[in-house]
Amino acid sequence: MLLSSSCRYALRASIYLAQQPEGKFVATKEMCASLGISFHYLIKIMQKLNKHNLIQSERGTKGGIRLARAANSIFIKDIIETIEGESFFTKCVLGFPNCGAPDECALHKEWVAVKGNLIVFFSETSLAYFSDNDRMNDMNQEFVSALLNK
Amino acid sequence: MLLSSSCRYALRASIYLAQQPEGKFVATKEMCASLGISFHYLIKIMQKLNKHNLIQSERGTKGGIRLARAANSIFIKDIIETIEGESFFTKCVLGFPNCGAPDECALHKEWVAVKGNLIVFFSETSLAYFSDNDRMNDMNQEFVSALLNK
DNA sequence: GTATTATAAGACATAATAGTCTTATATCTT
DNA sequence: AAGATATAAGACTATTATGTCTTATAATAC
Repeated sequence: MLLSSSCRYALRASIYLAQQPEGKFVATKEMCASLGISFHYLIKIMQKLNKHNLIQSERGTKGGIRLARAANSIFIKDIIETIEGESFFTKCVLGFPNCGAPDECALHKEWVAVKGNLIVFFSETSLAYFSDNDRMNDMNQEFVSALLNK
Repeated sequence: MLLSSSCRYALRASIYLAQQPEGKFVATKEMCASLGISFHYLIKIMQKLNKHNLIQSERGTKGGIRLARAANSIFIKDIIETIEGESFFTKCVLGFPNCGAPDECALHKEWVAVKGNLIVFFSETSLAYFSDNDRMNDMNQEFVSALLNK
């Protein structure tokens, strides 16, 4: 799969946060229940996003997590790089450690072109895109019931 | 990383085979030495390709492996699907099991467009593309020395 | 037939990822 | 101040991916 499950969880959670009232702290437990993701696992993932200043958290009864800034200034690419690592978008598709200069792998040129589309999509799509429609919510309904068949 | 290391090995080996004289059986050991990949590991991967009729193998002193048919009729996509699984190109980018119909995930529409480029590239690029240039060989030189720093 | 050389198959070991659980700490409520 | 509630941090377990090793089997050479 293109993205690790940690990364997919991070994306789903971030999109969920973008759909909440701006600035509101959401309890992670609530969010997990709604997304069907294990609480203890997701909270660890969110801590990574926290350290990279993509989300903020607060303890205590009124605590929770929220986006660190406006949804339109957080991009899918930010989330992915935080979880998958900086080199996610630059690695050689065949895994050669020194691919690029002076030598490049057999797929290099063609792969760079395709990867361009990937990068454009991920770096131009912000979380704000998801805060004004309900597609994610529909899908979550679907997902929770699908989980039972797993 | 986009492709698992098993899959990258499979691709590199297939490209290597495409660069050999057509129909000639190549000893896997030789190939592994040349590519810097563990023999026992790669042979297991090649067995998968064998079962999917992408390569042929023969035992004995004159044995080895070779492409099962002309390099221009074996596509990168064939290799990837064999190793990563059929659903590699159809899975939801956020991991929702039922994404598509009737509901789709928040990234679905946009992801399908990007994925289109990926699929076109992988399904139009055959192994024959690599049998008439020496870029792969250059890279292999580079790689073997790079392995030592690993 | 016997030795040699190659792949086939599967057991085994290691590392990375995914997921769970427990304890600590900060914040709010009363 | 004390209890409740939420995240923080890290130990622990499970699963999967990766890699190694041993034994079996087939084909060739002699």
